[in-house]
Amino acid sequence: MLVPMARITIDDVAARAGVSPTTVSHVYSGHRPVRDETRQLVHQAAQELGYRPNAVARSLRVRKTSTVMIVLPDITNPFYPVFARGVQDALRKDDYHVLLCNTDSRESEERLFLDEAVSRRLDGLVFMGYWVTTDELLEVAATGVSVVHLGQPADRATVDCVWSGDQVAAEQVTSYLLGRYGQSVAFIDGTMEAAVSRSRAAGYRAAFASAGHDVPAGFEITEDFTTEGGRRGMALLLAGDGPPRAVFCANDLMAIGALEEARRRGLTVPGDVAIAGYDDIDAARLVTPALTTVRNNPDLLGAACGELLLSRMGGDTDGAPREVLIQAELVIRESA
Amino acid sequence: MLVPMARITIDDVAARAGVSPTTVSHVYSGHRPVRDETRQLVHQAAQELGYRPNAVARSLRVRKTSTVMIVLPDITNPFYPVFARGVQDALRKDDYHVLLCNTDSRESEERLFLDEAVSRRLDGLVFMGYWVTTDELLEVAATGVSVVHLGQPADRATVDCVWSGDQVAAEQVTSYLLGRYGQSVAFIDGTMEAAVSRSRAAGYRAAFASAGHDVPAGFEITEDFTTEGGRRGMALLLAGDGPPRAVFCANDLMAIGALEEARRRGLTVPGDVAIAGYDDIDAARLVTPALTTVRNNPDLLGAACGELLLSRMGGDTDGAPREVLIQAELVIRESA
DNA sequence: GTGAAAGCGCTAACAC
DNA sequence: GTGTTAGCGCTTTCAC
Repeated sequence: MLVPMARITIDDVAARAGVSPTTVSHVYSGHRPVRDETRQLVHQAAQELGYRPNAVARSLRVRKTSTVMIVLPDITNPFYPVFARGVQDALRKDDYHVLLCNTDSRESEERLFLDEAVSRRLDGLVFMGYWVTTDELLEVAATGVSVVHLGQPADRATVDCVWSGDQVAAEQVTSYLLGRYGQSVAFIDGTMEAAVSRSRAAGYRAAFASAGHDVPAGFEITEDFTTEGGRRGMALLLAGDGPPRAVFCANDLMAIGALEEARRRGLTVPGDVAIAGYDDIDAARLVTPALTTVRNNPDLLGAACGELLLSRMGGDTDGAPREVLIQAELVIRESA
Repeated sequence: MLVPMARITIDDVAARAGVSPTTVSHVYSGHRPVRDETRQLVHQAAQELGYRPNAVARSLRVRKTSTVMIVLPDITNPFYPVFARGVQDALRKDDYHVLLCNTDSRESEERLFLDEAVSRRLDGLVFMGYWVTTDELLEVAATGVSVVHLGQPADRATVDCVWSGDQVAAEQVTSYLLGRYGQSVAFIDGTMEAAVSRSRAAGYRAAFASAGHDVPAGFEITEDFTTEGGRRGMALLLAGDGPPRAVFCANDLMAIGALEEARRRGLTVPGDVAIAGYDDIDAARLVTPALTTVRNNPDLLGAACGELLLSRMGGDTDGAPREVLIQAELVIRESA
């Protein structure tokens, strides 16, 4: 490594170029005309000194960081990277920088990042989490950061949100399974703290209700939103004395885990057990049999969040909260 | 939305609590003892005013952002999220925040993020890219940010790096394929700008050399590091009049694409064509047939980067550049 | 077209 | 145990 570098400030550049700091500033910002000759001088001085403008100082002064944070529960779930990229692409047109933050679905981390966002005075926040309430999001919005929530609208208006109609989609899947495999349809849900879990569960139950059946006892299970969770859930279901004919999993990762577990036990899918997932991540097409699932359009969801954020950060700070619905829909493949 | 909030500063809190700003500062930092009673007063005042410390101002003052950036080429490649999490976990013990940045493998984005890192005065940077040279990394290190490079060591010492011995591993795979399927082994490489590509190609050739064979004409192909790239590469190889008996792909995504393409054409794997990948992402186990590949230990690589960074940021700023090798190794499954 | 000077919100000597 | 004060590096009135 080199010696800790000399700290070159705008004053150093100004001195070397024989102009005032003001002028150097304007050379960089373009906020007012500078004579060409002067501009050259400044650039040369900056070059020679190896000047790098300090964005921290700038942010402090202008009260703007040009940065937005995306908070996500699990970056190793392929759904989220695609979503994040959607946000990022939408934001690229203006000159925002985006920070990706991974909570690992932990409550403490969710709050930590929210805190971060406000203390760092970020311009925007796209949030998806399991623990934080919309009221808390509203609080961070109140500090001045624009926030968009990936999740269903709260009962009363709070922050902008984009969602994908989980309950409707879950009901659609369940009805499909019910129609095809009879009443023996189980559901492996994710963390019950997650609003999405509750919605998907509600959809599952609604399908039974509208088919005029009761949900069989022991057919609703709660596990992690991971491959491992799906595996465990499937093991549990299979251990019962009336194992299900079909299983709906709250996301694809779980469905893939369930699939592996079923195969491990020598069951054929969908011959012995049918399996359906949720999200339509890339891997859903790749596993064998290809997964019947719900297309959750992470790219569109991300883009929508990005757009919403842009308009808020662009100054439309006091319109009523907006809701964008990008309805998820059933994709039938081989596993069910 | 609410009205743009009143900006509460440390002075406001101090005034309300009837103490000096210094004291408020120390209540938060714990850098010097504060009487219990005073502390209560301050906390209460802060609470009542809704005070949120401004991290930007703090960073400017203390010349430290407690933030590190991880720059990655493609966050939708499952290898990287796992890597990122490895870094993050290593960093969590100290109180660093991490920013994930996705270049989409674009040269301009790589440079943009490096610039960002220095202008934002980040404390650390973990970089993996295809275009930026180690010299450029050295330059950013010179500005004071600690940098760790995920990639092979340069010929002369520059910045800390961790790598996984791509050439050796690639040679191992190729030798395995050569031994099992004869000389008809092709290679679909990724972007040639990437150092990893060159190393894996070198390994491929080395295996032929040490087996005493020449690489068959037209058997070395360059494509994107994506599923789509693999698909195209496979199509190209299969279109030739002497299609390969086995194909080694520069990463798993490509291998999965190649697999799909082969199957689409009614070929069996490994019966008609054997396929091997590189990285051992989760999906490698999930596809059918399960992928023979190279375990690239993203978690360990990430952890190693995190550790290196921590020690540099902790003040060990002038030891010689270090290299950590976490050797990747062949994993034989069903596809080859 | 250019400069002087004030201040963004915080911390850390240096005082007491 | 607490306060005064001088900046951190930049932008931006206001003046010329």
